[in-house]
Amino acid sequence: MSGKRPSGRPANQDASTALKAVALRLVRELGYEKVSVSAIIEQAGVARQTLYNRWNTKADLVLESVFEQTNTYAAEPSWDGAEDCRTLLEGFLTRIFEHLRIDGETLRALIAASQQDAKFHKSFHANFVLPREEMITALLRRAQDRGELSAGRNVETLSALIHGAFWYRLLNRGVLDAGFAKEIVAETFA
Amino acid sequence: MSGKRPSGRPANQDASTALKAVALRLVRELGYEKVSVSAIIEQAGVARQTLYNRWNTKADLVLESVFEQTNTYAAEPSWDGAEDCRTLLEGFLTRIFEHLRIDGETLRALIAASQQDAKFHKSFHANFVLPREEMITALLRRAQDRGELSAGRNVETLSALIHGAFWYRLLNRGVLDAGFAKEIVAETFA
DNA sequence: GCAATTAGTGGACGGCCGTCTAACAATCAA
DNA sequence: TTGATTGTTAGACGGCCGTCCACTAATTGC
Repeated sequence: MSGKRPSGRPANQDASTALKAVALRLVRELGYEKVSVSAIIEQAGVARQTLYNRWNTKADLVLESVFEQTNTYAAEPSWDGAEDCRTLLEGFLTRIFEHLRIDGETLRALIAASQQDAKFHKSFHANFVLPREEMITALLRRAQDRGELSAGRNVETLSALIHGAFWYRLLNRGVLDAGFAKEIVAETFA
Repeated sequence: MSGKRPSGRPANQDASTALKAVALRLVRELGYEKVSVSAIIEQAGVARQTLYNRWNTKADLVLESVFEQTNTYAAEPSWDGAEDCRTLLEGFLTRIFEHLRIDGETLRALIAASQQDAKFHKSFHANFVLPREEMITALLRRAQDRGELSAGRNVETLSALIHGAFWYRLLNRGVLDAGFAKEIVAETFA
């Protein structure tokens, strides 16, 4: 794979980076809904088609711009530590909630967009939803292995409950803070 | 209150009912996204402004049309029975999931719309989200009173977990069936 | 009967989205 | 040098949304 440089004019990488930078800035400044594609391309100094050459829709562009750096926030909990799984889970959730104080509004908008565009839903699910879901199920499984969580519990269902609580609060503008993280953990391991 | 008939031409009730009927039919036939306001007013034989006289947006109209009858589905669990709360909760969730096989797609679209329109979010939350949330918290509190659920559990958090699981599956096109209802109950009362 | 008031009609409007077209630009291969 | 191929540009396009306007229609109070 790769190596093979396709003939034809090469894509202008600067255009992509400019578009992502402008999108990121505008979305954080004005909020996702208030940012139009026209504004983005205008400020990036690029033609409309250039944007659509790389992304299918505004949502795809914003997903890539804003959540390139998200992986930093939701990094795998440091696995090796001697910490118990309750602490790991609480830390994991707390870090996600912290990031949402910055990009929560954008994430809400992207979840909405993913309901209206089947293609985008797929990539959103693959790039954003599934990775987090797997981190939590893995963490819960580990808790079972270590005997911190009863082996009889259904890990998939627990994972849906935990993620769901977070989505539910996010989409209903509820409070997402360290306290809520603590409560989720408490109820999960109750 | 009322009695006082305001002067001026009275609103044509037939127009409202026609609009709701057409909206309901079209949304179930084609799906929310594919139904345009223009199509609705055309088939209802009504001017554009007439629709906007009564509803702020397509979402408001559809919410009213489709979920007038929802209350039937999500009726308060029959409180008096000798049944235990686990059974009540499972029945309640199962009935909701059954209804979603009909209107789940529409509900997804409305949740999305509520993220994009602050006004609509308010009425959606008041008319649809909160009532269900209160039914579940009431049910859980009752379970605590009866000793079926440990008094130490946090009912609000549990409620967020339960509703969340359902939203999460709905928004991610997961399976929502009687089995999932049973699993939720099992994990809640674990 | 005559205002005043409120509702309904048809159409125009501005703004947005994502697609498309036609011309020009940059690269590779022969 | 000449094609073939792909990217970029500017702008037009059709479709949608929710607002607005001028006009007509139905009702109340005087």
